[in-house]
Amino acid sequence: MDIFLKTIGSINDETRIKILNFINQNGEVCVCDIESAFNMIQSRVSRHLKILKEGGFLKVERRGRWAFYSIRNPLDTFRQSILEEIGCLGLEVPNIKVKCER
Amino acid sequence: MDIFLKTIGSINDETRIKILNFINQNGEVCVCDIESAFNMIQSRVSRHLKILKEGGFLKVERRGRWAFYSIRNPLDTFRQSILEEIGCLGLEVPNIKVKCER
DNA sequence: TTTATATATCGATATATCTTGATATATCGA
DNA sequence: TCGATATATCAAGATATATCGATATATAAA
Repeated sequence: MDIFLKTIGSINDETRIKILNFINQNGEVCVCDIESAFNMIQSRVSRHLKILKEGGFLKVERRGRWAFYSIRNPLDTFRQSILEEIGCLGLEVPNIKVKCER
Repeated sequence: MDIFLKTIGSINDETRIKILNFINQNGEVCVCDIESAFNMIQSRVSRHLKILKEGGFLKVERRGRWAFYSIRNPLDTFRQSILEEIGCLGLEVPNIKVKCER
């Protein structure tokens, strides 16, 4: 129950749905990619990524100064079905505007 | 997005997950069935049923004094997969103790 | 028509969550 | 080592949601 609730809670937010969809479309991204693509402040992005990670959707890999987030792989069928459902919402996916100096 | 969020929001609560699972296992139930099975006050049950209905999981049919809630049929595959996932959580399903005089 | 039953809704309070701005940590380059 | 960059976390205020108790509505029975 706790895991299920954490999973559901992690997608119970418009911002996180957009971020999750963005990562699902773009593959691996760093925090500042999201920061600039959505024009959100860094602490906000970081917080939402953490929640999505704890919800079991994302993994993070740290390389140098950067934290690269991507869809966890393999992903169980339930979370896959959620991603698919989100993919069908017709959300606008902003372009990546590289801001950081990697 | 709004419909998706409403759907997700409706299951983002332990009480509603239990109620939804209860209805999924028992079929059609009235408000007081849930009231007595879970030992919850009526206003609380009524409120959660409304949210689950607006989340697209339940339908209600009024007959006489009673409101009978059941899983909406047909149910889209996404909500079906949610029900199935909830069914796998191993939740305890309390017995129906008929309390009302129908 | 009066009373009892079943359900829905409202108001107040408590709890949880989101946002921003400030600060902490960690890495890289000068 | 020092400063700049990338990310994480914390504190405070704002907003949303859950709970209970009270009340409203609607039906059926007396």
